[in-house]
Amino acid sequence: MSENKFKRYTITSALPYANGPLHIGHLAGCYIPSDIYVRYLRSKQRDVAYVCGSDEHGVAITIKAKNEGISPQEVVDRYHGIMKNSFEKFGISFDHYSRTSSPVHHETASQLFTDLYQKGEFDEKETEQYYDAEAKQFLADRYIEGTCPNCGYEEAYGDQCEKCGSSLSPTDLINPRSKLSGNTPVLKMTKHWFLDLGKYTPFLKKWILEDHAKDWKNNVLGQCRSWLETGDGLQPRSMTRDMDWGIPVPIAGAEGKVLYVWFDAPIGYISSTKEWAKEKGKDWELYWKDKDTKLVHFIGKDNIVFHCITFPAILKTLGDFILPENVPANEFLNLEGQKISTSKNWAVWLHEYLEEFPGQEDVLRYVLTANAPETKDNDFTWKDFQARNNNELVAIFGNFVNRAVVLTHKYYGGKVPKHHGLEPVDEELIRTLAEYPDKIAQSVEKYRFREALSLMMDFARTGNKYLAETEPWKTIKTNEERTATILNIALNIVANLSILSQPFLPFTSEKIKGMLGLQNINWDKAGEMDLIKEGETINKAALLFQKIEDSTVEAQIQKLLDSKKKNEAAKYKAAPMKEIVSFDDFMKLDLRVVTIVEAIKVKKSKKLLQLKVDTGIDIKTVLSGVAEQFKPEDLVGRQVTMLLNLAPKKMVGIESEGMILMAEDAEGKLKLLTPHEATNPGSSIS
RNA sequence: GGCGAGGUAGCUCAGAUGGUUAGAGCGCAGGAUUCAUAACCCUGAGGUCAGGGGUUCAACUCCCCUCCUCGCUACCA
Repeated sequence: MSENKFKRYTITSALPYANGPLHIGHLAGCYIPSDIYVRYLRSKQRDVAYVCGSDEHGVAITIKAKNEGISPQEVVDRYHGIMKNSFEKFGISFDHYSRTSSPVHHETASQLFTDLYQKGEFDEKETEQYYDAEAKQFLADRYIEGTCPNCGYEEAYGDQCEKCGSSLSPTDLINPRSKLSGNTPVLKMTKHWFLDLGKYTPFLKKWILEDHAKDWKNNVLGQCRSWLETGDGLQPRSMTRDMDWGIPVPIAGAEGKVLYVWFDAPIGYISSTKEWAKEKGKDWELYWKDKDTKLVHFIGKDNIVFHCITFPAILKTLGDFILPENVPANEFLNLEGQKISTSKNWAVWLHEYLEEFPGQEDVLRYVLTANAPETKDNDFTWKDFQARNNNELVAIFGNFVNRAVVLTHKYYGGKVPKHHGLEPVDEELIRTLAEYPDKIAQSVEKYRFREALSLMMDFARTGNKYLAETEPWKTIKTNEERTATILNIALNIVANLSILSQPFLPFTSEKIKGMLGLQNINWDKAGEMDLIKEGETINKAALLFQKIEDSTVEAQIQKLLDSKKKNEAAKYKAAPMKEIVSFDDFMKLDLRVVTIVEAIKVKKSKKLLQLKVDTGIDIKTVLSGVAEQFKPEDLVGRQVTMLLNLAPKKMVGIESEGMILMAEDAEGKLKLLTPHEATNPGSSIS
């Protein structure tokens, strides 16, 4: 098989960001898939380095620290601890789990940056950025707040407005304020180091779109294609930031600057490998620089660009590094029909699950694998969780193991009975089962884990079918030898299940091995029918899975709804009052009631309607972002309020000569402000 | 609007390079069975493969158009 091509494997999963705990979306996205892959490789006795770590730099962490009045280090210590602990308890079997604040990582990232610098790969550029004179520092996008130019939300960030979702540049904000001092920041020149990604386009095109056109996933290729083939191509990207939390830029004259978090994070894979290698007395370079090493990055779809374009470009430039053989990115997992959201607390948190469902780690692993978003976004529901547990794990897998073991105790006092020769049904069964290990292996090697898992379940199903067909509980009355053979075979199917389930259900696999007294059996033995031999004693049957009651899942759903309600209540808080304005300032605004006389959809926009309004003075053209909530015909003839003397602004090639005023509720729904009875167009409001 | 990914049985999803009656699991209906956590096993009903054109002897599979969902991106004065 192709896997034998490689002498060793370096397997990474995306570094989780240390600003919150882990939820099921993270698990389904990359941690469970990578763990399955790695456990399979280990079972095949391959040489694997499975590395990960917490991503602890970046602005979001410094902001969280500031909000909570603690240091960034305290923030990352807290979440690094929670995440590391949950991973361990959940059985994600990293060889090494590091963190990007570790000394080895700082050293490695600085070194690689210096290497690129000395090769002349960076372009130094000066650009204008906001600077807080009082705090004496440049402001990252997230450190600037202001009024969103799109929706008027007053607490939009410099990179994005959370209210309307539009992405912004800090200079777009109206009335920008520094989050550090509250002062108005000033624009000031600053120097940064840019990597000219455009230079790598030909190489990336060939490597991804040609060499890997067949073996990479559709969604990954599609994303790459859209970056490589459309628009103006890849733009130079700054690899440094003005900040004091992160890895200092190791160049003279770069004081007060750190490496861009997306430059340093993927290097975390390398530093994590280094730490592991040192502990184990291995050579880390073999895992990153030897052509016989297979490198695979497991990620979620939000990370595709960095893992397929930026990081490979960096590795390629460094020269002696290998590139990933594959980047199997999953899509997103929704929860009960809605997007998972950390800030809205719409999530199933791993650390809470581990406490509320003790000993049921494999159930969540099973459900998240069976319903993994491998090709498209999928939905996790508690009802599905319950159904898969009760109908599949309990009824098929657990039940089969239980039947075989209980019967052996009942008829043979817990000793494996003697094999007396095969009948045609047995031969047929063994032939069928013998094909499974290879089929499952092939699916795993193609990163088709849900398919692999379903094959594993078919194997258990076949066991149930075998018992139903041979009916040992009947033959025991007439033919003891036949019964002995059947149970010997059934127990060997169970033993096989312990091997085949090991990548997917590691805790369960261990339990089965404990029950049968098996040790050191790996993938190469799968398919053999003498894994457990006559005369060996097996332990009493212990239930592998337990039914989950309606009340349990109902409680979980209620918990979600409660947190959603709480969140909505919190969101309902009215915005704080703005600064006092003088009467004169107020009088400068020319507010009027106007009548909408025409409304048409703007061709090139989803959100804009082009309105013609009668102002009593003339007919003006106004663009308004209401197309998603109002149809043109709903608006014609209506009277609304308008700011008449707002400076005109061009959008999508059309000039807007004012602004229609709207009220907006917590959900972002817009309401027209209409006089309670009709009035003359142009009536002034004061 | 641009780009990307999707739209296949009630539900969750499979269906390289186009080729006989479109598959699986769950759910549902019926049957059989009692070793097993009332579980297992068998049988069955259910789809004009989002819609409309086109290419072809032949299309879920290729091309064009339309509609819907999700993601990135632009625009909601």
